[in-house]
Amino acid sequence: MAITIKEIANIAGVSRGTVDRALNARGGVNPEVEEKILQIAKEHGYKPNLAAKSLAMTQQNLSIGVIIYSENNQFFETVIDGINEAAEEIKEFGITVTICKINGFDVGKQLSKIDELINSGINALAITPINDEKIIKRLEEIDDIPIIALNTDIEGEHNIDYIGCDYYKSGQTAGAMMGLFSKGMGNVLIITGTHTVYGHNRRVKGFTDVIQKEYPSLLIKQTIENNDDDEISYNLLKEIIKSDNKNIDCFYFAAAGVDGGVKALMEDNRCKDFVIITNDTSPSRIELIKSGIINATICQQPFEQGYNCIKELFNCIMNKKMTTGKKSYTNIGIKLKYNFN
Amino acid sequence: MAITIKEIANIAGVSRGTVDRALNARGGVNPEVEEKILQIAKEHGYKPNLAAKSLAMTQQNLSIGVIIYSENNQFFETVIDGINEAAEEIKEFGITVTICKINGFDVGKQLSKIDELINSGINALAITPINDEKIIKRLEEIDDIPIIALNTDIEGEHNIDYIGCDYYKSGQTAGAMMGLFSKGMGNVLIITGTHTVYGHNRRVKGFTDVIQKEYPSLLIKQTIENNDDDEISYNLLKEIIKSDNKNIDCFYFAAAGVDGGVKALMEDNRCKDFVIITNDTSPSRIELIKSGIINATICQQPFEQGYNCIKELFNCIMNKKMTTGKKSYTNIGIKLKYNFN
DNA sequence: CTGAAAGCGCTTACAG
DNA sequence: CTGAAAGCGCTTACAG
Repeated sequence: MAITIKEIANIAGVSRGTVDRALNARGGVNPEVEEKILQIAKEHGYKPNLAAKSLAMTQQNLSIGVIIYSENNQFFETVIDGINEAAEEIKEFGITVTICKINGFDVGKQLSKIDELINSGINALAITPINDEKIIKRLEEIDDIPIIALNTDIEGEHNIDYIGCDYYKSGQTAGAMMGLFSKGMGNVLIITGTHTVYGHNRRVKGFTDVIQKEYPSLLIKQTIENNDDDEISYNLLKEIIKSDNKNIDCFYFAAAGVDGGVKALMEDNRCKDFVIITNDTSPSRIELIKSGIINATICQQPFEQGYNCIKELFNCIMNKKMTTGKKSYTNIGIKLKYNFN
Repeated sequence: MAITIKEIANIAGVSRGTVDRALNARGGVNPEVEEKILQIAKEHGYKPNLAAKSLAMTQQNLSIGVIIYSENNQFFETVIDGINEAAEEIKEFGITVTICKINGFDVGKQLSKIDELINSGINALAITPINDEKIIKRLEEIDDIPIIALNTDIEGEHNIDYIGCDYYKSGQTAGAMMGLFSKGMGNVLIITGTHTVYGHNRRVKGFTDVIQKEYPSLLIKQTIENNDDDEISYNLLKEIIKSDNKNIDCFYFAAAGVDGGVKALMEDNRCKDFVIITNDTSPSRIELIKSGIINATICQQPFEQGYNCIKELFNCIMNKKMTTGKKSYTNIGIKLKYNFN
């Protein structure tokens, strides 16, 4: 077994309280004594026992606040599943997780949610931030608790970690799959969500770069926005397919609104010859892939994003660490009809 | 906060010791009292506090034994990394993990390792079992500790869990990628490890099924065994390439020995036109994929296999649960040059 | 600046 | 069959 606080106290000839104060930099310890204690701890490779630590800390009523988009969107539901799983685990360590779902991209709403949580005394924050000046400024002001930007990042130099997808690589991967399924020949339509979301743009860029570099006979004809909305997506594609003078036969959905868009494509009798690449999964998506309508979907591990985010904040709290601006990217998965579990 | 043992004791009008005995079925409790305690616990949704539980259990000196292949093989090194990460985490809960690496497929050696660990008093076992009658029989006899077959399964009805790859689906996925990269045309050579390993055969079967069903112009010409050995692999492929009257241009490595085999292929001047699909990754593999020599590799999350296995056994120990024969399959990943982290 | 003591929730000899 | 008490390793008022 590793060395304990009690043993360090014995060696140093001080009380356990003093060792605790020195080890956790709580202040109010004679510098020489502190130095000595740290030295002993280092020599013996002291590592705090997490179980004991958290048991003692249960009295403190610690909590993590989460602000997350929720658009009755399967993707974010899965992120939330991950958050809940982690929350369940750390509940045993006396830490509560409060989830606030907000709709849409209203900066004012998100700002006041941030204030509300901070005022309620949370000890860490996870947020899907709007990439907006005011939000960034507000988050940068908070310097006493760790913060993680979840799934979507914000610009600038700061101490806010990021856990989520590398959208550029995700787009590149989609481009490669488009090239393979089309055998490098065809006319491509890109259906993105909105040009105001950074991640969507990065995907389109990655996709376009690979197509242009590796598949010169695959022509990108047009890019449209569906606002992540199934109905808009349906109507737009219905229209384009009908009046199509560009012979589009390859479709890349860079964001949401896939169900609606694919419905329009399925109503066309050329559908089985179309190449369709999407992002993320849902039960309906899986069916469309297994039946061969959608050729491949590029995934980003939403469950892990939620889970890892909470676990990381938990670590910060337990070790009194702040976040430092680290970026963690989840795996980019490729799902074909054969490799679902 | 959830209800505690102390509170249950108060409500039931008994001591905490008695509550503990009832809740953990340690025996020696008046049936009526036990019934009452269980009832109260259920009503109030009692859940034991893991931190407290394990802190108290540190005195018991619990341990998990691991028997794992080790062939100086990058794949199993990564499994072991996962095991070590989990071991580090559960060390805080006072549980030790002992790893025994064994080489090759010697049934006698594996049997005596099992006996050795059991006699040393382990509380759970993880093993990459040889799929052999004697081994299966020996493992089935052990009915007092949880057991997980790691990465490779054994046949039969038993209480031994499995955590690892679904090799058939892995092979199907490889077949689909071969079809895509070859544009459905070519002559295929399958390089497997050995026909005596169940997983290798399942991969070859999945691969073959997809090729035959979906890519009629892709012809499987031959299947060879390289015994997972780089040198054998090199020599075999060198030979086949040289005297090739079958115009082989597509290669599926169903197991190990990839570095050696690919080296032989790279020495041929048709190499850049070859389609090469492999399994798993390693630093050298990643280079070969990024440079375009290998077109894709099908992965199975070795780190997670090791990590999840130990965590599951930890759960069993903490909750005094046995394994029940459950199968857990890790994700089948597809890696192209674009989607590495 | 420091120590003695109580407490977090659970388990385990020990005594009866 | 049951209770009282000590202990796991750490933290935190409280007193000095």
